[in-house]
Amino acid sequence: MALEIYNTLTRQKETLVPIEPGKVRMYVCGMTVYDYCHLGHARVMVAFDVITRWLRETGLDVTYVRNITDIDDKILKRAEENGESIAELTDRMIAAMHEDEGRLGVLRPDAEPRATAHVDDILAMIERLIANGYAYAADNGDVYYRVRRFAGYGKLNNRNLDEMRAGARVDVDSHKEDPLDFVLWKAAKPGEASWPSPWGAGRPGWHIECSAMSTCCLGETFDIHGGGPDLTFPHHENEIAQSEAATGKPYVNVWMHAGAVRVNQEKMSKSLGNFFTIRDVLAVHDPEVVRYLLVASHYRSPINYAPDSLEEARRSLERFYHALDGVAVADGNVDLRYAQRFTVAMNDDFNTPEALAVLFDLVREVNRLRDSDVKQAGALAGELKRLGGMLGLLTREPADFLKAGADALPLDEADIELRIEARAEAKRQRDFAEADRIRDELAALGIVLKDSREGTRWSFEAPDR
RNA sequence: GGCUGGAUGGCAGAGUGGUUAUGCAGCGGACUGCAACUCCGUGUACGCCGGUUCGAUUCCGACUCCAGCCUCCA
Repeated sequence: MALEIYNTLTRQKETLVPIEPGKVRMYVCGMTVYDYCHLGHARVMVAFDVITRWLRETGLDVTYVRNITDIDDKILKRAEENGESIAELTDRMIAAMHEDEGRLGVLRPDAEPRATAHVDDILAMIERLIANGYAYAADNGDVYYRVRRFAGYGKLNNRNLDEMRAGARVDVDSHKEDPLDFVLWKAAKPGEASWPSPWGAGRPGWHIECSAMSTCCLGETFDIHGGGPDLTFPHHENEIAQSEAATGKPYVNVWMHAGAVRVNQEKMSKSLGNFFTIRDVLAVHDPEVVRYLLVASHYRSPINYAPDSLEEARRSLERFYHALDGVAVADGNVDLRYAQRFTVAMNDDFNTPEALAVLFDLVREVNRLRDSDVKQAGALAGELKRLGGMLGLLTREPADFLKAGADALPLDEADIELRIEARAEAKRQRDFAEADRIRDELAALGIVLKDSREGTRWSFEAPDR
């Protein structure tokens, strides 16, 4: 069964054919570390985490590289504002990023190259571009890419130079030969962080770092390049121009782009100021709920973020964990069609909503059999956990999810159990008024009781969310 | 203006040329002392107008609207 991926370059789904059989080399544009990650970043991290997990699940040996941009204008500005060094700022934000993605269940990439550690590679590539006639040093110390020289420019975004030229913003004091040319090396102003170069002290342009780092980590041609929805132009277009002009080889086979996260139907972005950081959201919501929300839509579809959508995600996840709660996972024969449907869904451009539908069918079957056929229910529960795990979901103990947040209550688990026992006793005495009083008392705290043949279980739901 | 996507039931969200997506919410029933959980059942859903077809939500074309990119942004 072939794995098909939507390729932004060709605008259609294509069967993945690795360059080297059995291996996939993938590069994803990561963060510029001047601030905390927001939900848009979370989307990209989770999407490519799911993608990596699935590629590995199908037996491919994946090398996943995601860069860190740790030098650029915004970083200089922010460090200055904060009165801290660039390294202090970027180290702090990188640590925060790792913490955030870890909480979302995102596995770390195999490599996270930092731009400042690859300045030599960047300089080498710029020199190669100059030698090939695709770049030139301007008299102000900047080095620019000569866009008109690259015949394939615009192929990722279906644009042609003349139309762009008409709309190009006019650069008043430009040292460029052509307004569309972009900077490869930026001359440093006095006092700015800089590296020596043949053209004077400066720092790398944004686009060149990705070309240089992807090439040095994965080779001149690799399988998959991914990123956020707003990177197709100009960033990825420029990467193609740089890399292909430098190496003379095709740069990337498959381009993948995640969908935007919106707020009130507008893209969540730094410039609009309408973003929610991951840590803000995780302060109020369970991290698995956030991950679920992201996985419940196809990775290319835009999602509209609203508090209600997290509440709904929580309820859906509750259904999963309720099914798992109290069922002992057991070995046994499970209808293979669940895993087959799951595989078909994931092989179709990582269709996670369809894959989740399979999991919900499994939930229903577990619930149906949990009293009548414990063994089979356990086997199905095992399959549910196994498939859910491939999406980075359902890896916890059900109680851990269902009771999450209860530790902030004024009474501890033993107290709760005592109350539950008191209610059971009242029920045995047929004192239903007392039994209901206890139940209502607990409910007021957010503790919801669930009676079953095996006894009473409870879960925690924050009362006014 | 150019280039990409998209428009599905109350909401979220897949998919398909003719037959149940799935989840949440709602409604009816079962279970329960009553509930919760769970199970069973339940919805004239496919933007608009044409075309192709025996038949289109699904294919083709026009239109309307939405979002993204064209400037740093994931």
